[in-house]
Amino acid sequence: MIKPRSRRGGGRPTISDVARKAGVGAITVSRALREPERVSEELRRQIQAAVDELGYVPDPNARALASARAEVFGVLVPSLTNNVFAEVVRGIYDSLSDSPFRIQLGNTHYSGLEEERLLQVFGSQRPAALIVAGIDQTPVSRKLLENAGCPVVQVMETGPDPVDMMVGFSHLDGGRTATEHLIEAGYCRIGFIGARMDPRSQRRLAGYRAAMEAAGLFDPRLVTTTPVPSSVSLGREMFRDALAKVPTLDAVFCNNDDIALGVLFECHRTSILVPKTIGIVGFNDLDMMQVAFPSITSIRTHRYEIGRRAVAMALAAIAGDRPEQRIVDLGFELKRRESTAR
Amino acid sequence: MIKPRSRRGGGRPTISDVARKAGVGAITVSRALREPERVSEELRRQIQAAVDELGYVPDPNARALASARAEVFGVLVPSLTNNVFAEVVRGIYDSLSDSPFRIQLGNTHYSGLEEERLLQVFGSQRPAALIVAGIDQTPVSRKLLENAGCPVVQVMETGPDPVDMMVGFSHLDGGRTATEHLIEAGYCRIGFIGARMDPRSQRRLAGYRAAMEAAGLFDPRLVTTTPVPSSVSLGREMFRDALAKVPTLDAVFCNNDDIALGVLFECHRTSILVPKTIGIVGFNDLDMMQVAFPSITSIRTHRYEIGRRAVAMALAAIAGDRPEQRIVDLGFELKRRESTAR
DNA sequence: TTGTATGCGTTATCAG
DNA sequence: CTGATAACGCATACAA
Repeated sequence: MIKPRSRRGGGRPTISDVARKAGVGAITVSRALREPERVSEELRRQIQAAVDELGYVPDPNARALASARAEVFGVLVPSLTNNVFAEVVRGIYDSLSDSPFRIQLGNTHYSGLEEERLLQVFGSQRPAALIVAGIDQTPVSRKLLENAGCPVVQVMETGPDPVDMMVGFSHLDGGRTATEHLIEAGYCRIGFIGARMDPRSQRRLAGYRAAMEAAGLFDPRLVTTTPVPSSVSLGREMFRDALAKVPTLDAVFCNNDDIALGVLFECHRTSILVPKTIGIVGFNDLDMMQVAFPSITSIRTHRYEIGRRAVAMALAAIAGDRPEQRIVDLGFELKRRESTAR
Repeated sequence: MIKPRSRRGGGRPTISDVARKAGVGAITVSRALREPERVSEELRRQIQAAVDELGYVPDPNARALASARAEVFGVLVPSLTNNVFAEVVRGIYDSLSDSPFRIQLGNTHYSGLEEERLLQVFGSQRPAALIVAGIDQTPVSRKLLENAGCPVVQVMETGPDPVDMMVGFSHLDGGRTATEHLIEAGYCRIGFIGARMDPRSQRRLAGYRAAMEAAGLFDPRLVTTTPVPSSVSLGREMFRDALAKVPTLDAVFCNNDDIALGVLFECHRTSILVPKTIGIVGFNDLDMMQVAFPSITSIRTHRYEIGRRAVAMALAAIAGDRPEQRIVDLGFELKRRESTAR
């Protein structure tokens, strides 16, 4: 007795079905789909017709297994809800939507250990490229990245020692620029309010400190930080703490815009005048910063563009021509607004 | 000349290497990893030792090919940056982080056609489950979902005709509840401001309209909508438009919290008193709503929980026991705040 | 330009 | 409880 076709999988058409229908070899179908220019006009048409008729869709798993390379970009970010990373991820998705590459997204929850675990998992898929947030990988993670055997792009920051490629900006410079702006505006008891305090926030704080020390204004009591995740409500609370600690506070440089918004609302609630009594600077420049009343000065960063650029660099590397510039600094921009205009 | 081991892929250890080292058959290794209880204590230990020593990690592609099932959850959302979907996605990731399942995330950009395309791509991977946002799939998408051969969960909304399972809430009821609250608070020229106007916003509008008509207050001039994506700045602009159209406006029910925040800021800027002159209600209840000054009334929705629940239902279905309740309504909650307390 | 033989790493099947 | 064998669907290497 002949089992008509002992497919283990569902009855989806395979490349052989297409080949049979088109009257060619399987490998020709494979080629027609991946490198059309290497197949004659004639056959290409026949094959395309067979593909359409059968509704054939290549099996990415079989493809990955046979070629020892998955058409997958591994992407690791510390948070999915933080608008900053959401924008980076969006840039990555948009840049890859018309390519055959899929995306494998991982959430490290700001944990180095979790990053190691995910890198291990991702590595087992032989990804085409890896994009990771930050430059503070653990030694284990770094080794995993170096041995990944694919292009690696570290995003959101720049630094001296890339695993492979890098695109971002200097958070230290950002912090310094924001602080110098406040100093130039005439504020002197300038506080720093920072939540979560991941490595990037630490460097913004370092920039703040550098600027303050250069102006002879630094005072450790001006600094208020917490490892607690950032939020608007936390911004409000921290501002209250900061003010209780240093009643003479006349400005705050906030870790990010959520914190800054919390500060602004608390000022409204307690009738503190902005920018007269308190100046406020945020970080990232979310859309709402320019709408707020008063509008809030912030450091505009180019998150979406970072995502796009990272993909472009990885794609170039995959195609064989590694970008001559392995470290791309997209910079930032100080947006002066009402909250510091006194 | 003997090619020492003509691996085409990198030299990663395979299941055969482990089997050889442990002195057992390959299939036994496979079983020891997937169903430990079906392998003797003795062998299990030997195998584990070999796995650890070699640093063996199973190849998900080979596994998927052989078993005709990938350990992948396909997830389709209309936006990556909209906090609402970001939270749903976060819930999904958190629920799956300790499982062997990976996640394939797709961004439909609110486009039915894009959804069809992604469903086509995702389907080719034989996912373990599919989670899609909304209930307004095109006929093509719906058929793709029905033929996916895996559990399907539609999230964010409830409706009468699930493809398979559903978890969400009624946006129509949400819109009605918000509007009724404004009516009860004594407002009568209540506007609706809605951006993007995806199907869920349409239903919120329908709820608004139902409440207004029931109270004999409906007037089409009170409704201001646009297909433009939502943002705080857009909220400000739309509020200006609405006010120009109906100067007697005394409250607004906003599509979402971003719009509401834009309205609030515009009120500040033009010295319109909230809630005295204008009442404001948002939708989703982002953290900042309770911090805003005045705090803003909103409809709290359970996005993160929706993500978790969707995974739980899918996992149950995969395990063989489909939940008796195929439609789960997680409801919503009206948060009364200062912006409507007059 | 096209085809043949073979292998990718794993699991299903069935026998022991 | 364990193992040999045959797929799974596709791509590489090499011929023709």
